Amino acid sequence: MEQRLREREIRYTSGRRVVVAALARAEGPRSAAELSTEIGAAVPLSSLYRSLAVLEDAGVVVPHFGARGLTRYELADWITGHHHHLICVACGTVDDVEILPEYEIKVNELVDLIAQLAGFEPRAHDLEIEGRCAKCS
Amino acid sequence: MEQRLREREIRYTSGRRVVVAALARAEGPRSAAELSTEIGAAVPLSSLYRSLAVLEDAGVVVPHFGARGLTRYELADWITGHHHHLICVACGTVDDVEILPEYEIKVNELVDLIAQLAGFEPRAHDLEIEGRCAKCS
DNA sequence: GTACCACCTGAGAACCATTCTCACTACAGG
DNA sequence: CCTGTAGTGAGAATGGTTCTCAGGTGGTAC
Repeated sequence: MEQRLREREIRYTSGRRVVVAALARAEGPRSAAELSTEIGAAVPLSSLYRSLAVLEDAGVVVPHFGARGLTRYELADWITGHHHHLICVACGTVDDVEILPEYEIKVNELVDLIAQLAGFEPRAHDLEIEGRCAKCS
Repeated sequence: MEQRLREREIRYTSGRRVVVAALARAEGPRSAAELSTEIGAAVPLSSLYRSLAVLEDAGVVVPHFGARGLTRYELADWITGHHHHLICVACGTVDDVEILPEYEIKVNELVDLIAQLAGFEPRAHDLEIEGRCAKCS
């Protein structure tokens, strides 16, 4: 990751390290507000947003739009491994799920088929499952 | 749909009809701003938002969070048929795709499997494919 | 080691999609 | 018709996010 940033002449400063570390600790996408709470005053909100934007440009973090007017971020697939999302309609939590490679292969086949039929050139996909998490059911 | 609203003692007023009609005409999810442009001054923004909220409660429209701070709405699956989304990274358009029933069955199987492994009770799912649409590639 | 310069940071203001408030209007039942 | 409840419109308020601008900092060249 440091290498990736260096290639793009983006400094991996302490503030950015803190943000990446917080995301690495998380079990799913986190909003700027959640990150800010976790990190504390070390990184002010405006810098936090800027760091997220820079890291997004660099392809290190990926935005996830799962709730009204709230953007959550998580580390990109190439860092954490490809995964999908479970969204709880009761508590709003978004959790990552990794799925067995054989299932992932099937998902990929479907994605390619669907895209091909629509003349669409697929680049990424995300399967979102909405329902009730173990805690809320 | 009228019946569904009547059951819930929600009036299907002319303003709401206009909103539903605009969504029915659209080929994919539309934001409040886009709808407002299309509809014109007949329905002021505040009413438009309220109508969308009411219709969402009634399960007639479904919100779709696909861009930074922007909520797009579309008619619910039970009206338009179940479908997935193609999101163009170049122009930002979100288009609906219906997929062959046999594929949909596979998607459902995968969703059930994934959810089961995570102790999650699935209610709905959405497969989002990101890439370049035919126009932008 | 120090001077430079582009990049980065912090605080607050600005922005903009969305929601709220409140006075007003329009149906539906009696 | 009268009344009550639901719906509407305009504008203010909200809140997540982005912008601005005045410093700070790290990396490079000398």
